Amino acid sequence: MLLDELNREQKLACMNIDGPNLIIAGAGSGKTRVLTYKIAYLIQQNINPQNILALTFTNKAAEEMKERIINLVGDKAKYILMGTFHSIFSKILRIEADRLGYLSSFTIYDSDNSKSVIKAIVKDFNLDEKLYNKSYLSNRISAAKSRLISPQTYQDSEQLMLEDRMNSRPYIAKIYQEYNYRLKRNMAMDFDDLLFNMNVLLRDNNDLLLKYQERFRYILVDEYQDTNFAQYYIVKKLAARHRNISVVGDDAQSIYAFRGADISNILDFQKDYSDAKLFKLEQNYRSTNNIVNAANNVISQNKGRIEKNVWTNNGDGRKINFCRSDSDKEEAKWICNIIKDRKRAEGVEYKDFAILYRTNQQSRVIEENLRFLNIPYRIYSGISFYGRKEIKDIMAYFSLVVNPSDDEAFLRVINYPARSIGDTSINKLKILANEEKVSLFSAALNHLDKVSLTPKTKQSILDFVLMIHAFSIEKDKTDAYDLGIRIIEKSFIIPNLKKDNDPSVEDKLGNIDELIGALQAFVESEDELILDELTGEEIALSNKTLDVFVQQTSLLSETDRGDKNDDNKVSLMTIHSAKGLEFSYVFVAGMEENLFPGVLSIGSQVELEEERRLFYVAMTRAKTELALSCAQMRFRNGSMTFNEESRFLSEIDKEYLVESYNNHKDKTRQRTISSNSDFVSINRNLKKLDTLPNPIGGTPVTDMNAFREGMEVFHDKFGRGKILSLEGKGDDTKAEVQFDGFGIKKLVLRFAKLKLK
DNA sequence: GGATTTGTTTCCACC
DNA sequence: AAACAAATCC
Repeated sequence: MLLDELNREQKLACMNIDGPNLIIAGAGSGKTRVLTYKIAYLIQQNINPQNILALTFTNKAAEEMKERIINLVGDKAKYILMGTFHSIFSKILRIEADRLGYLSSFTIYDSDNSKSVIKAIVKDFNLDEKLYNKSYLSNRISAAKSRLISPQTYQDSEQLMLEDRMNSRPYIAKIYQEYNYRLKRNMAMDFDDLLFNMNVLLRDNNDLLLKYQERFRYILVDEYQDTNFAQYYIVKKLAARHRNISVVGDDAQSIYAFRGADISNILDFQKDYSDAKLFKLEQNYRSTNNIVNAANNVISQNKGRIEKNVWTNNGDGRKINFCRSDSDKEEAKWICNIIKDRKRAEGVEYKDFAILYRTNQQSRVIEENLRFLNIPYRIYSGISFYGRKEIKDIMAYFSLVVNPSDDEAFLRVINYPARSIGDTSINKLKILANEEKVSLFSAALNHLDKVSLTPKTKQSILDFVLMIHAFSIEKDKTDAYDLGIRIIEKSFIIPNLKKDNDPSVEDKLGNIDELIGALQAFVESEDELILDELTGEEIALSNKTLDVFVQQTSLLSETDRGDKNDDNKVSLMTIHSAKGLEFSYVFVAGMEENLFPGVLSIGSQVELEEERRLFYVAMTRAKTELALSCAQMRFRNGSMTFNEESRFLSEIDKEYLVESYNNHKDKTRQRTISSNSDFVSINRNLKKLDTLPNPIGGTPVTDMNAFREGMEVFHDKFGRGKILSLEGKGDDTKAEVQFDGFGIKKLVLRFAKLKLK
């Protein structure tokens, strides 16, 4: 029988198909499995696959799940509508675009586009760009949208307006209004609009509400703890008629409050649906006992959780490996050494390892070491593929062809590659477009005679818009691949790249090739189908045109990117992107105060708890071995920082830990302290480390006023040196020191632990 | 209009 | 430190 492979609770959760279900799934408890089998079970119970809507966290997860389900119950499962909130609702918005006064070829703006629009507004309003910082405004507007607050509601809200006045930013509501106006004029929606407008669609069109309520009789939502109000409200509306809604999640893994996720959606589910059945999946199948228990230690520090007892019978496994290093470089070295060692000793592959960190910038040092040791790796963060300049340029050409009203795209490529159309000409175009109340493209195409520009410039502009226009006419008749490669060709981006002698040109051309590959894969991919129940005819939900490609790719996250041929590589990613994944060996780097937990969260209990949940997510990614590390000094944002080790470490019971100290000077000191030997306190601070024997006698000078110019000093790492100059006083004293083998270094004396000769 | 230099910002996570 | 924006020069 289908569900035989499941445990009792999992089986119950799957079989309970009618009415509201809340499935609380502890880390590693087979959440995806339950979701997969539940959908398969629905189909086996003769539920029409078309009546199933499954909302997942990533597109990749949706793809994999669908594949599994097809394997379990056969081909008809391909009719299930499955994907992320953003991708599913963008498809529906595309179909119903006219109800909102949009064309179905609308563009989806990413946060860079949004910020650029915001910046232009601030400039046009003559406001201070420092005060009206584009990132701040973008966050504020996004927060409003994800709580379904329209510009008007914002304006009417005493509280929001008061907040803004207190922040001396009284014009935010006006900016928000103008921002929405400009987006609409550009025929664009931002990420939040996809959810906001879906709500508008269902609110204002009763026929559509009914249509989609009937279509989606069974709704399943994964990672429900990370839904925001806009998402919650769509689901609530869609499920209101048939009430067959299953939500799966873990309150302990809610890590997206910063972008508007509201943990009370999951905590209050039973209040919303008083007849909801609750299932708790508590058996962890992923990790060892030590990992599960240590993670439980940590998460138990948080208040306001749904009580659950995550356990495993996987055996104790090895202890959690915690290592302190002197520097970020040493930390990276330690991690790489362990990878090499485990791979050799335990016959595992590179793809079994993941290195997780709090912030993207931490990847750099680690990368350097991996490259040095020839360890293949893949970064799942940083500048994503679609964030690269050359790709964005080409995508802007595509966007403009698909949607000529997109002023952002227009401005990006009007003079790239250079066509001798400079700021002056563009400003004249902007004024013209404003007067004629049309897009820049349309102004250039239809009203160019009304502006004073040299004939040469006019010709340049006209050549450009006519080229775009010619492609634009074809956009619905030609498939994305065919049209795409011709646009790339005509844009002359490739020859333009080739002409400069930058060594990165090869990479860029490779990226463009990959984009072309993506176009091809898109055209060849299977259609998403809807079955017409009356005629039995299959109708494609969307076709393979360029506008669909552009919309789809703007919603891809880095983890969605398809595996390349050989993917036997160590994974590097932020903890956020690691959500939902698992690896045999997991490293969490940068376990330091002010980094993890981050500086900005330390003051607030709520945010600190979110950081802790993030750490919980990180720990529970590991199957066999979890390794944590911290560094005493770390290079960040152009300067050296010194932080104590993360408070989260002290929350782990010592019986689950093995500690070591990674010292560059003396490899033999890298010692392992077993749990019953003389344990070094986890809270050991820098002072205590100082008491370890020094290679050269004497203890470091602690009185910073004792240093004088010209003094001979000794540094642990740089060796012998002479003080050239001093600045500042007390704890802030800095010195320039000329070292024998390392040149001149600027040191903060409080941390440099200099010894006098 | 384009290239080069100089100054400034960002320092948390992302669909 | 690096990415980005503005200012300056040609």
